Amino acid sequence: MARNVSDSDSVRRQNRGLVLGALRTQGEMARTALAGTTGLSHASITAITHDLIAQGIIEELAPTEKPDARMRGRPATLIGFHRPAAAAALVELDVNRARLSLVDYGGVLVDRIETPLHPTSFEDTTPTAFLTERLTYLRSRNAAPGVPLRRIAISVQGILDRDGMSLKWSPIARLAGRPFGLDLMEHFGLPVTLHKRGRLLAEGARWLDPNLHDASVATVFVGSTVAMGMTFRGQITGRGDEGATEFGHMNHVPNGALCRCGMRGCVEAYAADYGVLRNAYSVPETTLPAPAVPLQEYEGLIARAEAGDRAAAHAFNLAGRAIGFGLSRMMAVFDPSHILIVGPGARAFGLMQAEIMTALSSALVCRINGLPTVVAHRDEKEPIFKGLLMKTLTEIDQAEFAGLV
Amino acid sequence: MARNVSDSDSVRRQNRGLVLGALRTQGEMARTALAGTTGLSHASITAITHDLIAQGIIEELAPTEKPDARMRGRPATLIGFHRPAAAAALVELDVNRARLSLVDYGGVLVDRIETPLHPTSFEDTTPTAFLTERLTYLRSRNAAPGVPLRRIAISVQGILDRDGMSLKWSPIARLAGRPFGLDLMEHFGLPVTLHKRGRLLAEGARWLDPNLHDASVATVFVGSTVAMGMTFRGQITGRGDEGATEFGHMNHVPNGALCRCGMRGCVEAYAADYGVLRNAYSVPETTLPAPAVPLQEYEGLIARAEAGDRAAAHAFNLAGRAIGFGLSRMMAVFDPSHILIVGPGARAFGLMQAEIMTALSSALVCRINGLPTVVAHRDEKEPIFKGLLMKTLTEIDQAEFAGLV
DNA sequence: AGCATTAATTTCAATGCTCGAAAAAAGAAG
DNA sequence: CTTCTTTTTTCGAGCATTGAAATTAATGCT
Repeated sequence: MARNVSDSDSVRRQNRGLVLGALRTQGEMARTALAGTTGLSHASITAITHDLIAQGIIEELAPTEKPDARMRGRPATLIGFHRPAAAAALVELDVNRARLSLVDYGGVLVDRIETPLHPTSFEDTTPTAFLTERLTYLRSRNAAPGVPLRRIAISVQGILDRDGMSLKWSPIARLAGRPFGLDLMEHFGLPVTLHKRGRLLAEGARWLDPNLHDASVATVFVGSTVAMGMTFRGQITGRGDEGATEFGHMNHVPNGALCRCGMRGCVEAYAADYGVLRNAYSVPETTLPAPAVPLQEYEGLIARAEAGDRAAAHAFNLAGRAIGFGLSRMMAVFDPSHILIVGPGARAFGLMQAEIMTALSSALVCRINGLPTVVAHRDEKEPIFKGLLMKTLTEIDQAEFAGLV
Repeated sequence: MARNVSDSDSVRRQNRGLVLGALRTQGEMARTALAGTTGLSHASITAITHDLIAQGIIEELAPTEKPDARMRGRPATLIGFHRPAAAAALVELDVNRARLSLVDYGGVLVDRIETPLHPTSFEDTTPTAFLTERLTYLRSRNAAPGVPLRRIAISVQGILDRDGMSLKWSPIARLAGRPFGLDLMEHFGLPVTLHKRGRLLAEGARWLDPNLHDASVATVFVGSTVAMGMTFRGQITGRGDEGATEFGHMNHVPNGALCRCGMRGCVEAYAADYGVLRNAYSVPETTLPAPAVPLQEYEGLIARAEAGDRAAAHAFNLAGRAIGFGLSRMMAVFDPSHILIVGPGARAFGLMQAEIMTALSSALVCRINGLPTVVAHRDEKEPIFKGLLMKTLTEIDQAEFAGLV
């Protein structure tokens, strides 16, 4: 039975969380500023920061010696995160790459390992063994006594099962159905969380673009897959897997092109790199998709289309149409004010834009409320990392530190 | 700046809200039971109920004289809402009917007026005048001194504008763009809220079927329009207009059948009564939809289809296909565990079911997570009324009474 | 009747958190 | 060395919750 009873304990948690959240969002600041942003009284800020400092969660920063622009009055002492308070391991699993990063509580990257992945990578070894080995290495290489690893967060692609600890399906070969989440949890004795990439894109977009921080945004990744994450008025909360979707596998044309997922007519089958490639070379739609398309090949196609190659341009038109109708259909259920296109496909935005906008304007919601702002954003890696980072640190803030005795 | 500071005041509000919420959801109960369901201590329940009783919000109910099944020990005194504490006016605006109900704080229907609506109804009079007149009459006819009308809640169809106080578009003739929400607010000096019908369907479905209370449900209304509301794990919270959608106007076929909204290819253009009728009589898809279809005609069509009429059955197949693909596409963004079909179209569920399920199984999410439970539910009026009622009373509970001094 | 038993409420003192006001601290300016 | 300004801390008051103990109200048994 969920008990939402409020008592002085929950008051403390809430307000400690407010303080940590303000520091997380806006960076280090003085106690007075904290009082201002959180709305708590100075007296409470004193009490809360005192406790948090005593617990080694935050610290007073050494005064930056900037004698210029000196203000009158007692100088403020900035408060910031105590970086050794925690460490987190962030894992990005991709179709062709695994990247493991170790970060401290201040969000600073400590160390990183990158390994290419192949369709056969998880045939010879289990995902559990693969990750355990690298995580152990990463930890030993940066052994710092008293800096506890608090969380392992993993970015994945695919469909999570109900408890969010394993994948029911994934475009990453041989990853679905392997219980590596639980295994790692048991092996390291730490909370392990899997996050859908689309969800992290949405989270990351918020942190990277201040304009979007409180807007309703759909972030669409276009590349080797098509994925989407949503935020609603700055909140990721909401549907399904917290803002993640299976947008790439929304049906575009009944019984249409064969998708990597095995279904037919998905948006992805037209708009992901392999789909565009297939159409550009007039390969039959029902041909089994290539397992992986080299980035150069995809970019070469973009260049050709931009140079006027008919077949290539047509393929991107079809991709734009698929994305556009997908978005138009999504708008019937969720209408964001901004749509962000990221990933390798963002470079082809110019080639798809017209079709996307045409399809969007076929949505009643767009006709009434106006079209959303659609923009492309080049680099998709950092949104995912940033999203994973902020999500994980915020979780540590709120779950572990806001509620501590 | 949103200040989420927690203090003893917010604690009180939260816990008072918990008590009122328990009574609202589970009906009258004894203090001990209240302590059990809310998780608050007996001491707190005593304090909270004492205050609420002193403020005339709840009351001790006279012991029901049921001498049988007597328990030992001190008998419990049930606590329930003090019905004269508030009244609310609930307005259901429909394409062909307006219904105004007056209810008390206990949720008991006090009085009701029903007026047929025609496409020309709001040509001769303004929506504001129409509603003001009837609301004034309703209030005077039930004048009870000391029972303050606290809220006017209006169920509408269409797209609300940003502030939720007027419609930007509506299938109800001449209702869009009329600022009746603000007018009523000013005239009566009360909070006035507009609610999308789809949203209320979702809310109502929760209250009417206990199984669905905490599930993720998409409630689809099929009749003169096609509308949908969603709940996510029992919460209406989320996207857009709090769970309301423009599902009926999701594109089904690019450049397809003409919809009443003026766009082409909407789900509604195939699945609403006029769409089915058009297809059954092989009227061209681009023919302007009939303004209103008499219920008998629609039901006659269902009967004919069930009796084996080819054209009629085919029209319902097309309707099922449109709904099915719409749902399948929605599932890429939001995958409920239950789908509820309500409204006049629920009677034709048998005729559409096969197509709906086929289309649904083309969604990757369904292949992975399994198909959602799809059921039809006959009567749609009561879910809407129930939804409007519970939503409005809960608002009064939380906004007006939980926070009172 | 009178007394034990049972179950629902209330009373009471303790705890913990926030808040406003006043005081203290730490430099800058004169 | 004193005054001024801004940041932080201190202190007592106020409030809502809680567990434990006390009270209340009815039944059952002798």
